[in-house]
Amino acid sequence: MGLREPLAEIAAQCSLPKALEAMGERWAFLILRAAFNGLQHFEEIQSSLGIARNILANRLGRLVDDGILDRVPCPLDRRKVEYRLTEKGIALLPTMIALRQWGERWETGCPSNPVLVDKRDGQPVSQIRVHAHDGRALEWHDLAFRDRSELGEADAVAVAAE
Amino acid sequence: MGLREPLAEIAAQCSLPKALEAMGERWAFLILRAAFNGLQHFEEIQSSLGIARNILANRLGRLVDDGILDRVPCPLDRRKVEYRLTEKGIALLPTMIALRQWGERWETGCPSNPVLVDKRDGQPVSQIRVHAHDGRALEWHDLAFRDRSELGEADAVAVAAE
DNA sequence: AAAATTAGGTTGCGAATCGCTACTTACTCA
DNA sequence: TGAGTAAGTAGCGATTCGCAACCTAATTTT
Repeated sequence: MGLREPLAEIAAQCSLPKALEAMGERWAFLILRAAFNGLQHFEEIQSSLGIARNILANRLGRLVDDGILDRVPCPLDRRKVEYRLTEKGIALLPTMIALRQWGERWETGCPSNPVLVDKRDGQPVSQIRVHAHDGRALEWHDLAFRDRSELGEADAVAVAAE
Repeated sequence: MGLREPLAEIAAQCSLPKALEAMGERWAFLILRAAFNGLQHFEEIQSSLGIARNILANRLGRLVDDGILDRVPCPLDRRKVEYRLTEKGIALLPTMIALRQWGERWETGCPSNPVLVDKRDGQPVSQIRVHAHDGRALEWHDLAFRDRSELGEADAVAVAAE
């Protein structure tokens, strides 16, 4: 892991490799999923995932180093440590849900448990999609990659403000 | 890779592990990104990513096996092979964009090149988010995981129809 | 037609990573 | 004080990774 040289060049251009450096390792997304499901302690995560203890320790350490999880000693039982999602970690929710929905649609073929619902009305969330700035849903054929230098001034500002 | 035993149990419940089985390997997302950027041939991808040839061959083979890429002999130059995104592969776009946007926001701190824009007006796409069934944008504190058995009949139908 | 080139791999090998099990350290509870 | 639990760490074999060299088939050059 870690960016090897040719990759570093790409990373200078695109943020995807940088993101993958943090989340691209095996187990990272599953640990994140456990965290979103409310699991906070080493033993909870270990037994729920069946991951080897040394690997879990390694991954948790890295996720903490990357600022995705916080490691706070549990005040009630000082043997325990709580791993909590940071704001940065919580920001990965759309990515995780999108990947999960893709798995539902194309791999398992059915909605999986548990379902992510809107607390307000108990309805499942809708499919994660790409939207235009004005909210229209976009398909792949509506989209193009464009160099930032090709964007007009106003557009460049819009990007910066996003 | 491949689901190991304890993981298989989780996969029966949640689609995320299944999705990770296909896309969780190193390089998978970067190869996908290359494909979205229009690269179709082995040498193009290899030199753009700097990935070892044997690893690339292995990954391409797996992505083809998983139905994410199609491998079609190039009619113009029969030495070449074209790797094209399938519908299933294209369906990973929201996941990839979400991960990239996360990297922009939390890792590199700036918009990266090239930018994904709406062809219609040339505007960059908006941030990928979780939305309610009626289109409202939802934050993490608006959401809850719920067992499918807890959903009412009408809701269950809504999930199935999604 | 023979030689050189190019695309797309395959093979071998050393280094790093993974996963299993056992051990350690720190704290809690009876 | 002794048993038990939480969170790691250590050792070791099995995979996987990455680099470089080699291979084969199709094309281009001479």
